Amino acid sequence: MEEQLAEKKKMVMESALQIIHEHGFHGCPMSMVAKNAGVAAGTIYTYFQSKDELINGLFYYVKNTLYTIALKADNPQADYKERFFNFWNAVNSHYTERPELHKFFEQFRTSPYNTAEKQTEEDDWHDWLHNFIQEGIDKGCLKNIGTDLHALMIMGSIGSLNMARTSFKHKIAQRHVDLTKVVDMVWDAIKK
Amino acid sequence: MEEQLAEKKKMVMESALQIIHEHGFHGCPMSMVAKNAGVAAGTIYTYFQSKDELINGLFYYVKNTLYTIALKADNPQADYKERFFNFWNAVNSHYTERPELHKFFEQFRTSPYNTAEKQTEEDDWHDWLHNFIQEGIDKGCLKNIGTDLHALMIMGSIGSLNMARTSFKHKIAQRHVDLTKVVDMVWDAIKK
DNA sequence: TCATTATGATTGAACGTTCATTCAGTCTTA
DNA sequence: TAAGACTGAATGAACGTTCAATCATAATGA
Repeated sequence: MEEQLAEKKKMVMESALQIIHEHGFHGCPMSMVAKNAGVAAGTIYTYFQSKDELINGLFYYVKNTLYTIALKADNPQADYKERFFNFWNAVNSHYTERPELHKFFEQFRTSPYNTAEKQTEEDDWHDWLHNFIQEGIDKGCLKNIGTDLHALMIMGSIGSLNMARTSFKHKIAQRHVDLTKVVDMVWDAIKK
Repeated sequence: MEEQLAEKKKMVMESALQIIHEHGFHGCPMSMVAKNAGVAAGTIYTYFQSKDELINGLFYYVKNTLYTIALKADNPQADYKERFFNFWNAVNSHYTERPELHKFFEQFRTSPYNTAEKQTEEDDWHDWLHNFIQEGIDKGCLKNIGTDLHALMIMGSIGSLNMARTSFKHKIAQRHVDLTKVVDMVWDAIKK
């Protein structure tokens, strides 16, 4: 029973992510989320107290997929540079395969949902990423400038790239831009 | 007379930018834009056919400020690396001084307003930036990988940084993150 | 110089639509 | 049979947009 509940909750969230991906934050009425998830409008309120709570739930949901992906991709025994490339490619592929997660994240970041408290909240994903970067600094592989700037560059580059990949689809196809070069550029930016 | 019209149009746009900055794309009703600009709701429709047109107008308005800034900051006689640092710092300062411009741009980029046609439109700002980068490639200062990836890294880094500056205000203050290092990192990423 | 008129900008209440949310009734499951 | 999940029409608030009425300014004529 409990699993079925979780299942339906997940369907509502995936439905919302899909609609936000297609129509943006604006064009995502609860009625459409419900229809797309195959439930009645009222049912959503069994799982989420309000639309705000749904949106915030999505934020944690997406962050958690990042954490899962990163954990799975990383082999702590490997060479650090290799680990970095693995990590970057894993997150990048994740966003490429599921652009709706990335689109949501971008929109959430720039929206008023993203309050000051939310930004300073530490969670599994945040902790993992900063520990990973700190390890690179400690091993002498990364510039010794604190983890925040590195995190900024790394996640920013993945974000920009995927933004470009979806937004500038035509343009990139036209000009044969080699997007695989981006990870090399980021490495040049952060390496010692 | 015509100047007065232009003046009022500008006030409406600045009012909208301010409200979008404070309350996001969502929390920006025309009634509030009007009140904030000191005009009646109906008056906005003398200058813009619809809210959509206002939002799109803001996009061109903001892009134009970037072009103006870049033109002013650049001295084509100077050393290329110096030119790049000047450019980067000028745009970065512009965003820092007028965070509402940056916030709007970010939200616009991720919104459905940002259609495929809009992205491939070439304009003064786009042309200037890509010519500037091409010059760096031709002079052997930048990696020879096409202008798009460079543009991505450069604008992405400025975007991420300003995002961080406003969003993570507390965090950055707490941890004494040295944001001036970001431009060095970008240079490492794009230089030959 | 001063009334008169014409032009068009400005106003803001009113309209119609959309949307989040509710809840009385129905269905499912244990 | 009881508990609680589910439904979807109804509700009310918020919002974009309209338009009849008002106001400001410039042009005209005496």
